[in-house]
Amino acid sequence: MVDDRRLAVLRAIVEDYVSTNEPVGSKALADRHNLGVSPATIRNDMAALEDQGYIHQPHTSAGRVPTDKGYRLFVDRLSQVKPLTAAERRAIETFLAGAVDLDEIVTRTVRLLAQLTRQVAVVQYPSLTRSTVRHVEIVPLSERRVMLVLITNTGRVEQRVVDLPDSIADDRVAHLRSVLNAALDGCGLAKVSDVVADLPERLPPEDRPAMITLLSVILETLVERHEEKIVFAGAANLAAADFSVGLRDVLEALEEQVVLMRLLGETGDLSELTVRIGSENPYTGLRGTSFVAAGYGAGDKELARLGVLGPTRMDYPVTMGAVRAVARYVGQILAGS
Amino acid sequence: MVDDRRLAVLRAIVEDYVSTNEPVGSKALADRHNLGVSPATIRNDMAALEDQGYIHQPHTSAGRVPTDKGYRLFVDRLSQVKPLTAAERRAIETFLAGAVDLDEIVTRTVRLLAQLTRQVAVVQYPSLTRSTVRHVEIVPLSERRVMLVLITNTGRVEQRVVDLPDSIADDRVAHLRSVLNAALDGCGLAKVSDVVADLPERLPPEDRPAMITLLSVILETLVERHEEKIVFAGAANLAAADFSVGLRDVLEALEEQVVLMRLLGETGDLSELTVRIGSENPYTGLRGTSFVAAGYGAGDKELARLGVLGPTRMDYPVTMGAVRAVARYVGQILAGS
DNA sequence: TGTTGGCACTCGGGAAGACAGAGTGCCAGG
DNA sequence: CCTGGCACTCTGTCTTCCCGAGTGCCAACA
Repeated sequence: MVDDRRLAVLRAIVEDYVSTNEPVGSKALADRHNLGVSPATIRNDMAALEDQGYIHQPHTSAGRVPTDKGYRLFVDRLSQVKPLTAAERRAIETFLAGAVDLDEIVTRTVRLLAQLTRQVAVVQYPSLTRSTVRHVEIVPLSERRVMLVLITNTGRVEQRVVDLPDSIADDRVAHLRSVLNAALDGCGLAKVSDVVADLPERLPPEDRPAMITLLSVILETLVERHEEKIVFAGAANLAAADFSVGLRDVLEALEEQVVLMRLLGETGDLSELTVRIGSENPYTGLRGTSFVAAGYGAGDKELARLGVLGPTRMDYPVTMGAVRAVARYVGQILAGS
Repeated sequence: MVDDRRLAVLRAIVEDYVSTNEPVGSKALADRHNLGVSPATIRNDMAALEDQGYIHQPHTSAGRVPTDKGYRLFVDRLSQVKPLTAAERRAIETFLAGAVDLDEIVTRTVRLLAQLTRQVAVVQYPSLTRSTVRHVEIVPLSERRVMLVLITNTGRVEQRVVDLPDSIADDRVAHLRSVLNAALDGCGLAKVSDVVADLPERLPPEDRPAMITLLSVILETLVERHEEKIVFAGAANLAAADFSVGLRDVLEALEEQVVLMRLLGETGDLSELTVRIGSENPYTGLRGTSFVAAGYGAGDKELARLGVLGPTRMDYPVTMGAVRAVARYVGQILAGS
């Protein structure tokens, strides 16, 4: 009983603090939530909660503020994800449906998520690791230079300019292209590795160096660049939330690909909502912020992740609901196209 | 003489204010610049400059601050673009040289410019309007769906998923592709329009609807998306410059493609440095900021623009030097690849 | 006519002090 | 174990005050 009430008090503190952004005192709690006990009792509970490290008072005579640990408990045990309203769902659908290519899907998604949560949204481009080769195109640029365009089954297009070891005639390029396409069509990453070992041996010697170069670039593209591209939107929302301290750091982190990748990458299960709160973040500039992430993919394949970055005192249930919903819709769109 | 001295005073005011960020008074001016006259004389000049609207005093007993009009005069007549140091030039070269494709060139450019100026950099992707078609690729996705990939001579790759009016067999797709490539290779925008009118008539009737659809998409891609993509970097620098008021507005503007396009687009001569100061900006949120832009291109063709956004009290000579230098280097890189 | 030193005046911004209010901890009683 | 009461603490705000930078004007001077 006592424990239950204490948790209820913690929940009430989190909710009030999130909505008012001011330390919350025992009297206000008793007024706004019908906990059925007096302020004095609540004070005792608060003292206990503070001992356990869930809340904290900025000054001797101020109200209490949740700690990271407090938010963690709230997220894990005291709240449940809040589904979007029907209107919001419709808005998502219509907004995402109009996208014509992968770039636009990602762009729209990140904006949508930012607008929906009024925070900063982060979206990672779908990974290539699990995608397969749909088509390879080789376009001669000059004697020893070609542009390699790789089209995957997820609709992603990767392009690279490749310098060849020898000059090469156009008809040989055409031949290499057809050989490549025959060999690679439908291949996933693993299979491509096999082809790399195999294919050159079956070619006439004069074509081998060029083919080896091309294949190594393809492999490199599939492997190394698979999670490289991350975009964000909604930075303006940061200024609105009175961050006071640290805005600069947050903006810096957002422009640092490495930090973003760690933020999205170092999470546990791809298919779950992941919440990282304040000091749990892998980067000091992001103390004071929380990150809510989810994986998304076409069908049951996880392709990449997306998430929302906001102040630790964000509305977790709502944010989590939005992230989950958007991740699902993007998955549907990707599967459908 | 008098006029000359007044202009010198204005220049001194701008320089001091830019470096100290505090209203500058007559005594400080007399101390720091050897104008050869006493503070009292300077006061008279300042009064005159204020009458003419070049400077302004925040409060009755404060120093003077340049107005937008004052900065304008400074930029037009009192300053000259400051070239980069040799070290900076080398840094640019090595940093840009490593880029492997257009995406990376643009990404690196925008970061470079942001870092160099410690402000926000904005770069527009090279326009398609003046580029020519290098290659068209059509990849069947399903019976009535193909992916259209358009490769231009500037190395840009545009992709679109296209729904065809009828289902179409793979060999007919291959045929259409070769016809298209034969007809479009090397075509600029103008020529493509001709082809659109011409080509379908020379085909067997059953191929016409598909070809018409494809051509219209190609045209649309070349025309409508030509200046769509704009990226920025260095938002963190905004937080450092104590913008106090308006940071939010600026961030919002930066995320609004339309505003960015107007900022880059509505400038005069493509080949010149353009400076837009404070209220000269086409968007209210950008009062308080100035924008320094330049066109860049491969060889003598202007492809797009780039620029730097910062507080009105920026160091114009240095910023202009950096923008001009980066624009030139990017042009070289584009021409070389 | 243009320049200079002198002088009284103005006003913003920081320091110091006073005050109200919210919130706490503790204690004794139910 | 809960509750009301009470003394205490501290922050944020408001007011007041004062300093100093800077001005405009004036009379004198070259």
